[in-house]
Amino acid sequence: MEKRQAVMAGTGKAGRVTLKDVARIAGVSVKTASNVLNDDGRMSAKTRRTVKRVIHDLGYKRNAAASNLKRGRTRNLTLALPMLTAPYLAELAEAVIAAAHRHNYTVLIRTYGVGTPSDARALLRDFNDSLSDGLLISLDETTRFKPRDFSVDYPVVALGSRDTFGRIDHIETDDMANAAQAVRYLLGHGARRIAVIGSHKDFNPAELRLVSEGNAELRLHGVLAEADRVGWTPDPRLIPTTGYEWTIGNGSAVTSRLIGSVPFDAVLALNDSLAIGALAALEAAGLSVPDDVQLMGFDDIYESKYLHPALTTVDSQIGWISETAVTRLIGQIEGSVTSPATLMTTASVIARGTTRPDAPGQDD
Amino acid sequence: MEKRQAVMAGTGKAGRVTLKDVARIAGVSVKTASNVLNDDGRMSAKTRRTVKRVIHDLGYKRNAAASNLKRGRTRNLTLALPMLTAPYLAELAEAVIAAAHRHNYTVLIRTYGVGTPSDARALLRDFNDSLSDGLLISLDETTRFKPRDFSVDYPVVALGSRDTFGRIDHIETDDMANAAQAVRYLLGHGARRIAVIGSHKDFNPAELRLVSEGNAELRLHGVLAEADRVGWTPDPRLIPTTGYEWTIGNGSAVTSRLIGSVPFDAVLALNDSLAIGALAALEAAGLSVPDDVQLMGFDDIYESKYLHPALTTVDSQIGWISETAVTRLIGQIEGSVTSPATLMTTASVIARGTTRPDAPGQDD
DNA sequence: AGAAATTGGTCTATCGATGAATTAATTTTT
DNA sequence: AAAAATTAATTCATCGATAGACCAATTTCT
Repeated sequence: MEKRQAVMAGTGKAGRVTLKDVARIAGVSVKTASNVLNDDGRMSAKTRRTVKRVIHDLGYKRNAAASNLKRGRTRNLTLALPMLTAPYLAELAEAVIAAAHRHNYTVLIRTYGVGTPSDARALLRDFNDSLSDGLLISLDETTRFKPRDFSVDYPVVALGSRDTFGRIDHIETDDMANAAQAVRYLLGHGARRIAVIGSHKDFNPAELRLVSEGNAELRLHGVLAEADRVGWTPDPRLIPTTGYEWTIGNGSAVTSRLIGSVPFDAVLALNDSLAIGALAALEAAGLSVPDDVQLMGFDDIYESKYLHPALTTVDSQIGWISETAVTRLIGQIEGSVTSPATLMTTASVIARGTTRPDAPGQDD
Repeated sequence: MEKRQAVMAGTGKAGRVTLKDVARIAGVSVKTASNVLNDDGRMSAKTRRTVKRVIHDLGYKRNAAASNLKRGRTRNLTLALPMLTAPYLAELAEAVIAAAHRHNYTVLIRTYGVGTPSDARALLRDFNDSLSDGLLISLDETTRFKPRDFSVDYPVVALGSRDTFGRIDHIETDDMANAAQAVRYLLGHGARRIAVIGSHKDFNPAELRLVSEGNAELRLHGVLAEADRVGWTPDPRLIPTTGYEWTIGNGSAVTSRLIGSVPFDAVLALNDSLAIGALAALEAAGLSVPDDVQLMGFDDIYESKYLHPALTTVDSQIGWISETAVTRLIGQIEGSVTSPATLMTTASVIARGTTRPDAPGQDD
């Protein structure tokens, strides 16, 4: 009782209650108190009750630093992201937190920034696993990674459409396949002149067909690959260069420029923020979506389903990605995963209101 | 050398290099190695060089758990947020990270969810400061806090427009004053019939004038207080109930309903997401912003400045808030802050393209 | 030169919790 | 009832880094 008062009165962490205090007051050894705390070993019901009572009365909280040190494990995972302000990344973070929670792990989030030189490489190099048991890193689009960046000696799983040279576990969605699927979907729903927004460079077929990395590039590749396959030769004017940031504003700006300068009956936005902007620009121009122009995005961010009309988009598979990544990472930590693998998923189109309804008897 | 090979080959954290290894190979005591690591105590330049070399060669990384345990400090701060997917919160998180970085602290981010019963109270109760030295908590809008929720014995700073009963440090912007200012701004720029979107209940003057909490309530109060002051009696139809989530979609939905049902010449959205939706709805209806209708938001989220036209909004003061909160929290941790205080700031309007330019010779 | 001060570094105890080994107490078995 | 088995709780060492006391060697001062 008095003890408790003393603790409450203290400022900061001075005089924290330790297991030793608990043990003394409960009249047992420190180890017994520890056993009760961890539901470990054998003890009488009475002892358990007494110790639990004391723990509660004293407001005892386990010292994580000491526990982690002794155990060599933290049951924390670190999630590193380039930033938090991109909707996709914020949602990824929440999904990873939920997945980790299901496995009884806690997530520590870090951002590493997208500057040049990017901190991603430094992070991989300096990652210190004594605060957490492993690293889950979402690779940014701009850093130029080298194979040896991925030669690390701690549990790690990479996310994102970047090449990890087969050195570490890597979870990604098949951006190319998804983009191809999006194109097929639009074509299957009557689109004939599809504008693609979100490209970062001038459209140059030769150059763009090179294999490359990053969502922008891969999604564009997917579009072009599918175009090839169906024998459609894209009009360069329909693939305008878009501002580097995939924001609502840039989506509406590039769409406005498109309107009136070149005819099109569909817009495929390389992510949902761009699509939201495109939707605004189209409606502002008096074009009806999906009657005059169909619209499709990528990633299915939270906002998308609330738009009017709700946005047809490509599932980001965040649920699968986060669950798989977490499982895989924990596998490494707990020693059941062996050699690095790349796991890929293909997403499906989430049909909503910005594309035309399926024609009866038709499916895709 | 051989040591290093062994380490690289190991999986997981087995066989981590410790200071003891460094000391042995460098031919010094563990304490000397520690001194070099921390730039502490005195040592010859040669010793320093040798130890640093060994540290580098062996790829030694300090064990944070051990260090934290011994020091009783982590130089980490925990930032707890209800979620990450609200743009304002994501930006707040980034700003806090930056502020902490300036003070040489690292931030661990946690989300506590907005469920019922909310985890915010549990978090406050169970917060364990052995992973970090203090807690910075952004209070959600829905939890019903009681005074004793804030009787805690660790360093903590609260953020957000909620009552903390004067028990802990609390940083907030003056939502009422800001809203009043927004109204004044619109009136000063020619608006006469201002629609306010984002209210969560039917407009009922009597009820709304009660003192309450949360951004929605406070901002609405500010509007009404200012209305009172200038002798303007708001038309209830101009303060429609808006879907609970402050999303783009709800902003456009409520605005669309407004259009045609009641005349107005300005929209004051209680946050920027709503404003973005409103902008889309207005333009879709063929109304010009700001010529036909002026529009203003709250929070100045990242997207806002990229819209077309860019959104006039109220500064969220995230920079000030995060810097102040971090400073204050570190003050508690390092023992220089004494009694709990509430620090408030008033934001200013960021004039951009969705409101009319200042009339010459006029200012506000 | 001898005392005092400085420099460079070592030794020991310790942060708090937990695993392994061990002892003490009780129950079960034959 | 004695031996074997089980249960309950204790003692001891340890995770890795660091604070503080301490010692040895060198430099500085008068």
